[in-house]
Amino acid sequence: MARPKSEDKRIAILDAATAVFAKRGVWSTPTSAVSRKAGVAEGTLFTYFPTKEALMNGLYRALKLDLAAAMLPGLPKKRDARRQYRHIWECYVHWGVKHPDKFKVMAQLRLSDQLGDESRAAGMEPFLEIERATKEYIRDGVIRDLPLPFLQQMMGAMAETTMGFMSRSRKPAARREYCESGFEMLWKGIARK
Amino acid sequence: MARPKSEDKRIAILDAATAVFAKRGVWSTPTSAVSRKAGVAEGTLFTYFPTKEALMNGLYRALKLDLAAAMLPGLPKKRDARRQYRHIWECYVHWGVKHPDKFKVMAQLRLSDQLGDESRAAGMEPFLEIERATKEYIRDGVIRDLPLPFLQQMMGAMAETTMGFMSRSRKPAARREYCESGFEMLWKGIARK
Amino acid sequence: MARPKSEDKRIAILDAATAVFAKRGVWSTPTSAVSRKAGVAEGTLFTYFPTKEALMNGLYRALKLDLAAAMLPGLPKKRDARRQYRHIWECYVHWGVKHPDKFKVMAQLRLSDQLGDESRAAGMEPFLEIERATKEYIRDGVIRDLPLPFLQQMMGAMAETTMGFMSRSRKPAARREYCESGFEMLWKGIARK
Amino acid sequence: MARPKSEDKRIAILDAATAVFAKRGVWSTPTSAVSRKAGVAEGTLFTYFPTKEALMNGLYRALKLDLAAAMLPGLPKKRDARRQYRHIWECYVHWGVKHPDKFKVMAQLRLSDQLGDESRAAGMEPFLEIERATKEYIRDGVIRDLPLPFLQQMMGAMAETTMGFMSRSRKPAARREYCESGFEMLWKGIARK
DNA sequence: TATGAATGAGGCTTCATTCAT
DNA sequence: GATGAATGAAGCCTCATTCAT
Repeated sequence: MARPKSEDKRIAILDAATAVFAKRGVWSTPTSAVSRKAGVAEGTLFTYFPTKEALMNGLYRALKLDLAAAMLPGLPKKRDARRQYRHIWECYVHWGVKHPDKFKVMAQLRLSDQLGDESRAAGMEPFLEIERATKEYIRDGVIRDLPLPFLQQMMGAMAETTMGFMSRSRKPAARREYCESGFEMLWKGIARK
Repeated sequence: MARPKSEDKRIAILDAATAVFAKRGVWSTPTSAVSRKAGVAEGTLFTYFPTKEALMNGLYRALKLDLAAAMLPGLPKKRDARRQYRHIWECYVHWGVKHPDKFKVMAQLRLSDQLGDESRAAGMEPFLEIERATKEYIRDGVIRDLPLPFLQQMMGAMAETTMGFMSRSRKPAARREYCESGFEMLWKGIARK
Repeated sequence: MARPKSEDKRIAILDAATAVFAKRGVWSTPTSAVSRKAGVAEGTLFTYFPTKEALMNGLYRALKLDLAAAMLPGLPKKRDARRQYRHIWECYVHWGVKHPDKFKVMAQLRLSDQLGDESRAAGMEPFLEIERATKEYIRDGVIRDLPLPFLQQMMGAMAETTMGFMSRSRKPAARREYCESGFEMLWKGIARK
Repeated sequence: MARPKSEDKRIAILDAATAVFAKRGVWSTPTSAVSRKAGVAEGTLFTYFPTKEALMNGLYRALKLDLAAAMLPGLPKKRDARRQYRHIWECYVHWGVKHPDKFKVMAQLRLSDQLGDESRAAGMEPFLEIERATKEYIRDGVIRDLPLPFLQQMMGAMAETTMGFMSRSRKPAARREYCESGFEMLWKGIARK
C-alpha cells in the first residue's frame, strides 16, 4: 500500500466523535462535524468507517475497551469480595467522572437499536475475571444468589447514577460522599449478610 | 366556532409517536411516520405540536403523567416504609413491563438534552407525597440519610434495570423473581438497619 | 342572504394586505398574516378573494383607484398645460409620500406577472381626461409629439423616483426641493419649447 | 486537492437563475427549478450559494457587474457632456433590450428588501468615473445643480421605461425612435440651457 | 357567512455517501 | 490514501385552500 491507513487518524476520528456527539447528540450530529473536528476531510472518515453506523459501533467498542482498561489494573487479588467490588466501583465511577463525554456518548449509544451484537460484546473479556470471582462468592454465600447479568447491570446502573451526581457536584467532599454512599447501597444490596 | 382542536387527535398523535419512536428510535423517525400512524395528515401534526421538538417534549410530559397516574392510587397510608416503597416499586416496574414502548421512549427522551425544564418537571407532584414521607423516614432513622434526589434516581435506575430483565423473561415466575430480588436489593441498600 | 358580505371586511382585508405586504413583501407574506392583521379568520379571507392571486389583483385595482381618487379633484380646467401637469405631479407625488406602503406594494404588484389585464386597466378612466387634454397639447405644439403611453409611463417613473427621495428626506424643505426639481425635469423634457 | 469548485458551474447556476427567475418570478421559482435548468443536482446549488437568499444576492451582484461592464468601454473622454451621457444612455438601454431577462430579474431583485448592502454597492466603481465627470459639468454650469444620486436614479428610471417600450416594439425603426426620444427627454431635463 | 382545524403538495435545506482529482 | 465537491433522497415545516361546525 502506498499510504497505509493511519491508526492516528482512526483515533482522531473516534476522539472527535466522542466530543462532538457528547455536545450535540449522536443523532443530531452530522458526520461532517466529526470529520471537521478530527481535522480530516469529509470523505476520509469513510475510509476508516464505511458508514455512520459503523462509526457508532466502532466508537462504542472503543469506549467499552477504554473503560475496561481503566478497570482492570490493580484489582486486588485476595479473596476479599468487598474490597474487590469497591475497587471496581471506584474505577468505574471515576472513569465516568473523568470522561463525562465518553460516558454520555456510551449511554446514548447503548440505547441505540443499531448496535451490532459484536459491539455489545466488546470489552467483555476484562470482566470475565470478575465474573468468575463473583460466581465463587455466590457459591460461598458471600454474595446473594442472583443471576450474574442482573447483578452486573444493577451495579452498572447504580454506578452511572452515582457518576451523574458526582459530576454535577462542584465540591470534592460531596463527590467523595456520593461515591461512598453509592457503593454502600450497592454492597448492602448484594452482600449476603 | 369551527372544528375545535380535538383532544382525541392529540392523544392519537402521542400514542402513535410512542409506538413508532419505540420501534425506530426517536431520532431516526420522521414526523411523517408519526402522522401516518396516527391517521392524520402530515400537516395536522404541526397544529398540535409546532415542531418535532415540541412533540418530544409533549410526549415526555405525557409519559411522565401516565407513569405518575399509575403510581399514585393505592399507596398504603400507614407509616410502614417498606410497604410503601414496595408499592411504589411494583407500580413502577409493572408500568414499565406493561408498557415497554412508553418506557423505552421515555428513556430515550430523558437523555435527549433538548427537553425543556418544564417538561422535566412535569408529573412531579404525585411524587411529592412520597418525598414528604421519605423525609420523615430519614428523620426517624428508618431510611439512610441520603440526599433525596440521589435516593430517587437510584431507585429509578434500579427499577429500570429490573424492568428490563422482567420484560425479557418469558416465564411469569422468573419475572416475579426479578421484581422481588430487585426490590430486596433496593431496600437493603436504603434501609437503615 | 343571511349575512351579506360586508364591505367593511373587504376593506379591512385590503388595508391589512397593504400594510403587511409592504413590510414583508408580497411573496413572502402568507395569507394567514393578512387575515390575522385584518382581524378575520383565515378562511374568511377566501370568501372575499377566492385565491391569493385574486387578492393581489383586487389590491392592485384598489390601489390604483385610490391613487386616481387622489389625483382627480381640483384639476385646473383652464388650458394651461404646465399648471395641469404640475397639479397631477404634485398629487401623485404627495400620494406616494403620504402612503409609502401603498406605493411600495403597488410597485411590487406591478412587476408581478400574474396581474390580469383588467386589473392593469383599472383606474384608467380618471386619466382619460388628462389623456384627452394631452392630445390637444400635442396637437397644439405645446408638448412634444410622443406616444401617449410613453409619456405617461415616463412621467410615472420620474414621479416614483422623486417620491423615493422625498420619503427618505427628513427635512420638509428638502422634500419640496425634490418635488420641484423633479417636476422641472419632467416639464423640460416634455414641453416643446 | 479534490475537485475544485468550478467557476463554470457557478456561472451556469447564475445564468439558470436569471432565465428561470425571469420567466416565473423570483419568489415563485423553487431552487430546484434553478438547479435543474443549470444541469446540476439540487444539493449542488447549495455548495455555491448557501441559501436561496445568498443566490439572490449573488445574482444581483453579478447582474450589476455585467451591466457595468457593458457601460464602461468606449466612453468618450472628451468633455462633451451630451455625447458622454448619450453613450451611457445607449449602453444601458441596449443592454436592457438585449438581455431582457437580466433586466427583469434585476428589477425584481432591487425591490426585494433582502439585499445586503454589499450587494447593492456592487459594481459601483465603473460609475465613479461618470460621477466625477458629472460633478464637473454641474460646476461648469452644463448640467443642472441637482443631488447626484437623484440625477442618477432619474436617469435610471427613464432608461428603464424606455427599455420597456423598446423591447415591446417589433420594428427597429420604432426602437430607435424610443431610444432617441427617451434620451432627448433626459437631456432636456438635466441640461442647463 | 364566519371560523379555524385539516389537508397535503411542495419548498428549502441537510447530510450520508460517492467519486473525480 | 486523502480530499472535498457532487449527489439526491429525505426531513421538517409552511401555507394556500377546503370543509366541518
